[in-house]
Amino acid sequence: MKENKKTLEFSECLCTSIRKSSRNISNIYKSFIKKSGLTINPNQVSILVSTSLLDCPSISEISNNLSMERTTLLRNFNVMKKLGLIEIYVASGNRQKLAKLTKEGEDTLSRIYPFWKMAQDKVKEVMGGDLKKFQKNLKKISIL
Amino acid sequence: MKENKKTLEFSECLCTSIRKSSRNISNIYKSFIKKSGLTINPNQVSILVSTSLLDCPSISEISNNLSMERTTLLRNFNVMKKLGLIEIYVASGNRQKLAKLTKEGEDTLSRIYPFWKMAQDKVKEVMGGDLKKFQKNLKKISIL
DNA sequence: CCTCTATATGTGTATATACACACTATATAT
DNA sequence: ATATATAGTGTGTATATACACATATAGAGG
Repeated sequence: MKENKKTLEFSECLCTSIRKSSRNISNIYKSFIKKSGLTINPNQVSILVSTSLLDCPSISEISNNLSMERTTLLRNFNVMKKLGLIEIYVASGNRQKLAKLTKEGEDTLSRIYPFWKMAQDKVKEVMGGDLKKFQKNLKKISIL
Repeated sequence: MKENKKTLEFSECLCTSIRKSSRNISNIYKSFIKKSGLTINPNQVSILVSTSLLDCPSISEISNNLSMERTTLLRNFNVMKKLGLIEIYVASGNRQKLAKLTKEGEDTLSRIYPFWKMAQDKVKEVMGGDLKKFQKNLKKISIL
C-alpha cells in the first residue's frame, strides 16, 4: 500500500485537508482569544454570533445555519447556558425553544472582539489576495 | 449586538466558515464510505493513509503530519487498534512506539477506495476550476 | 374527539478534540 | 556517574461531533 497509485490519490484527500486546516485555524483563533482572559472557545463564539444574527432562533434554525448536527448544538447550548452566555425560553403556545444572548453573552462578544479580529487579520494576511476566492470556495462547500 | 459593524464582521469569521465546511465535507465522505458497508469513518481513513505513507511512523510523527493533537491521536489509535486496523510496536532499544497497518487495515483502505473516490470526485466537481487553488489555499493554512 | 403525520426537542452511546498534568527514557553537561 | 534537560508517551477532564432512538407537540382527516 506504499507509493502506489491509490496511496498518492488518498494523499490528496480533500476531507483530510479541510479537517486539518480546521484544526489549525481553530487553534489560531483559540490562542488569540485566550489572551482576552475569557475562557470561551471558537465554537461558542460561532454559536453566539449565529444566535445574535438570527434574532431569537430555534435550536433547529441555528443548527441549519451552522451545518451543525442538532443534538450537537443542544449539548453546546447546555454548556453555554450553564456558563450564562445564552438563555433558552419557550415562545408562548409554541413547542419550539428559542435562544437568545444574555447580557453576559453580549458583553463576552464585545470583549473578545479585538482578539478575534487579531486572529482574523492574521489569517487574512496569510491568505493575501486569495482571501475572497477562498471564502467563496468555503461557502460553496458549506452548501453541499 | 444586532446589525452593527461588529456583528457583520463576526459573520465573516473564517474559523466559523472552515469548521462549518469541515463538518459538511466530512458528512459527504462519511455518507459515501457508509455505502461500502464498512464502519470506518473519514478520520480513521486519514490516519490509515498517513500511517501508510510515513512508513511505520511514531505517534508524534503522525500527529505532526495531520496537525492533530498527540493525545487526540492516541485515543484514535486505541480505537483503531481495537478494531484491528493498526498495530503498535516498540522499536528495539527505542522508547518510541511505532504504528503500522495490519493486513486488515490495508484491506480496508483498498475496499473503501472506490467509495472514497466517489466522494472526492463529487467535491472536485463542485469546486470545478477552483479546485487546485483551493487545495493550495488549504495547504497554506495547514502550515500556520 | 381520535389518529396519524410531520416537526421539534431530548437521551444514550461512541468517537474527536485538546489542555493540564504525569511518567519514562534518551541525551547532555559537569 | 549523577544531575538535568529534552523528547516521547499516557491519563484525567471537558467540550465537539453525530447516529440511533425516544419523546412531545402541532396540524390535518376521519
